Amino acid sequence: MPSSKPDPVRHLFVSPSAVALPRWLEAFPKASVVAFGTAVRTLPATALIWFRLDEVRPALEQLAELRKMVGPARIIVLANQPDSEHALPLFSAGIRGYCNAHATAANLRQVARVVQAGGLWIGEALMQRLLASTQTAMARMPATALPHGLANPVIADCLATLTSREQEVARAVSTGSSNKEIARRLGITERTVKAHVGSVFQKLKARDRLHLALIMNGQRPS
Amino acid sequence: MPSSKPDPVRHLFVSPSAVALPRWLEAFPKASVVAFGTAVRTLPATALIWFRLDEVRPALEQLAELRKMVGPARIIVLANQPDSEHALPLFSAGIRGYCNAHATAANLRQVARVVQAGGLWIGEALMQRLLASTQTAMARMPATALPHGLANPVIADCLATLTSREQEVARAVSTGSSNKEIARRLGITERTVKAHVGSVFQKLKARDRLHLALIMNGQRPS
DNA sequence: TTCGACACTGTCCTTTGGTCCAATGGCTGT
DNA sequence: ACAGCCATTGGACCAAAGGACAGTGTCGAA
Repeated sequence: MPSSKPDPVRHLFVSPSAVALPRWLEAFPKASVVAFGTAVRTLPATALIWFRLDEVRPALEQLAELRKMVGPARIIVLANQPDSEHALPLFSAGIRGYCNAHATAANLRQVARVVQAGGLWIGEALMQRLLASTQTAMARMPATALPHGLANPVIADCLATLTSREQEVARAVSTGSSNKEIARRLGITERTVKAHVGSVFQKLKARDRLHLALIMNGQRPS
Repeated sequence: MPSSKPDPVRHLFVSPSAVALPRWLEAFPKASVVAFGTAVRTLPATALIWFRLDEVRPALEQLAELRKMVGPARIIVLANQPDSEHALPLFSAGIRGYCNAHATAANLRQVARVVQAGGLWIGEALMQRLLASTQTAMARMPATALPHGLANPVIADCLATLTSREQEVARAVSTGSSNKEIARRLGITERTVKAHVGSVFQKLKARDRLHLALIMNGQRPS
């Protein structure tokens, strides 16, 4: 668990025109601004990318391009006219936030806080829509109760149920390390690694280390 | 920013049994705990309600009841066995967070930070799944069926050097199948599967099947 | 103090994975 | 006809993985 350390979050504005809206700069005076397509040196995964879409090109295409440039950094999309239908596929494509390009500086800072803390910012419009659908969902709820017994196989919330040591080895396994390598790195016996690995398998219902890797990476083992 | 401001956020635990899990209390020592169904005076919209579901009742039904009690306060659902399919309708019903009931205190505090800032906490599993869905979908489909615009160049390059049979087994390996399973599915000997797998390893410079899976899923083996 | 969770180690064993050594038949282009 | 690639299979061999026993020591909660 990362303790609350000083916050060196890097902000990067990417827009087709290389100009930032005044409110961006007001919110993050020390941020950099680059034009879309400009080469960027690799960014830490903790960086925040504020991406203003080019309205005329397919959003997913732009996103794929951007992703190649910025690596694992978190992307927040700024849309001129937020649209729920538009936003959903973007989240599927991995963005962490979606908000109005004309948001106030205070709003933008709030979005940054949320995404930085590991959350998703789904935008005012989409949020409203989710909240609004409450009534309709509730209206037809009593009759059509959730399918309880025949629910799909559970994807456990991985890390939370593991001890810290187990998390360590689980991560190592999921990135392709062998038991022997893990043992050497952690300064313990290969036998102990096997013990942890076995325990992780049980808790996450993984059949072998490859399945574990798939689970840890958010995929469904076949 | 360690933010020395006091925390005026009200936390309220609601569970069927009126007992809080130890880690809740560890995370929020000053919080209140009540049994589901207990009358609660109206709460400010900024309050956080941690709601542990009763596993035997329809979730949406419980949620509707809870909503009547707590008013506009933000609700976070704690699930014993988080399940993406299960979670989505809950978000449609207005909850602001969904996470594992066995999460650590640090995790719970992070969730609180995000929701408090106005964000959604969708849980590790669901988040992973969203982030991975695009990439995974592409990695799993046959090379011939890749959509024109969005093909992952890395994967495409890799697959190009493989024969069609090799691609078949490579995909199967990458989704967690064992040699035996692949053999059965393809109607060939396990020995033959090994031959193909070995050939794939050479071509893609993979050390073992787990590395192959990482490569095929667009990740960097450590 | 007892109990349980955790980290750690051991031995024995089976299964799986992976790499050598081959070989055979089909198919294609020269 | 011949060379070359592909799919297929066999046997042997060894390393890695994983399960099934068992055991030690620490630490904190009850």
